[in-house]
Amino acid sequence: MQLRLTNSRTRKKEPFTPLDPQNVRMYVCGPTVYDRAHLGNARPAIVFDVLFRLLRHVYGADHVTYVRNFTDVDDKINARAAESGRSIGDITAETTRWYLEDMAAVGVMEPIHMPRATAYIAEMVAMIEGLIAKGFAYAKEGHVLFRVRAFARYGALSGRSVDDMIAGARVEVAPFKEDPMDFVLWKPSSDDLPGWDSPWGRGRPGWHIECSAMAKALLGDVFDIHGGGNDLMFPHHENEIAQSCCANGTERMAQVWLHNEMLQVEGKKMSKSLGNFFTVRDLLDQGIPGEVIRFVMLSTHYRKPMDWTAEKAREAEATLRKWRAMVDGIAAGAVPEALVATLADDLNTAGAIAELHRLAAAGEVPALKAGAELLGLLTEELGGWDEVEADLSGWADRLAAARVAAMASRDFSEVDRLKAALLAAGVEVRMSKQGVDLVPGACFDAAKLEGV
RNA sequence: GGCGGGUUGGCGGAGAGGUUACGCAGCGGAUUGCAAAUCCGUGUAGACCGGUUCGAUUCCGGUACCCGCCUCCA
Repeated sequence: MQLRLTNSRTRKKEPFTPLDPQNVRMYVCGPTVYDRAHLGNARPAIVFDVLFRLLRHVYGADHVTYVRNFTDVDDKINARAAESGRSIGDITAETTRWYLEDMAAVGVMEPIHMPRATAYIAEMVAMIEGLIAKGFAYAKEGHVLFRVRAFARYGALSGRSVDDMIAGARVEVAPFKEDPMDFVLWKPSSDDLPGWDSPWGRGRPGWHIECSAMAKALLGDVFDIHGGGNDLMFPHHENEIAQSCCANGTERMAQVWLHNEMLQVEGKKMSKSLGNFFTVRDLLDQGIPGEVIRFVMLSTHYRKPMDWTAEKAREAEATLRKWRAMVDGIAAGAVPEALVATLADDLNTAGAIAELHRLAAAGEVPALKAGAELLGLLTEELGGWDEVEADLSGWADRLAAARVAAMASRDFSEVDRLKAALLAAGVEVRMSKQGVDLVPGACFDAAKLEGV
């Protein structure tokens, strides 16, 4: 199966050929652990999880190395610690655990490696020393800065030129910078901030160097795929490329750069000021199953803005409920080739879901289950939410008896009364010649049946 | 100002230079005491203006509008 991916580096959809098919290597920028993951954080996690699953399917489960980091040194974390009085270690440990729990709840598999930045300080220092030695960086006043003018290709990924950006004039000008565009590799820490000893004094790394150091340590100087949200393209990924290529003396850092588009909520950017900001955990606590969140995320192609709406969640839940009932107790068959082919075409998850609809309509249940599982849907881990614990046999008998009586008397008022009460309590009422079938729905509320 | 993405039927949302996307909703029918569920049928949409072509919603150019990034952000 030939994968095709839209490479941000070339801005084209092109065939994907791994450097080493025995070890396909992917790095995705993970979260800065200072707070609960919001819904937008879940998008790349889910998108690249599907890619991870697809790569495993195509190249073999043991032939894919997926790295997603945790950034546990950052000024946002420091600020959170200062304002809450808690230790940095507490905050990052707790937030890391939350992230893993929340991502698991939406069906995201754990990557092979999940490095924490603070475990790679020595590698970062070594990389920075190398950059200085080669003339790509300079130390000044306890800072080390990357000399952007020394790297001719700077800006190539995001399509910017250094001169244009300076003309935009929104860059931080600092006295220790040779050039306004130079960015920080290392900065000094005061005693109250986390810091590590280095050739430039006690300090901490800049934002971008961690990814370069961890990617090199775990995946090598050049690897296959580097992913993340498209807001990271500049400056984060641009700076990663500059650091890695200059330090490693390579033409490229990654063969393919993939960027997912942003998430919106009811047509607007998710923001605290608009009051439409929420976390994955908020949705889960509202009773929206993680599988529904995942389905909605995958129903829009990753390169398009994804709009989260309550209506989509409702539709997704109905679809998943139907499919889960179909595949219940049935073993997955072979993964349908048509679905793999759709997914292989630049991760067309929306097209793959359409293929699932086709399989469901055709009654090809084992294929439906296998295909859904490749997308991380209809899995055992994400199941359970559709099963409502309720014994309604008493109600069914009562309704059936009333119905038999009504058939004779032609007075259906009691039947209609019972049916209305059951419907109001969230029960689906199915009456046929064979009898009465009651199916408790998602919002079943036994309390509403009391006294009927 | 610079860079990038988008505009498809009531809504969501794909693919493909010419033949039904698909889902939801709606409508018609079967079924039902009435419903629900299910099944069958039903929709000729692609911002605007040009160009290429026998033929474009699909390729090219332009216009308009929307969105994101350029500052921490996934």
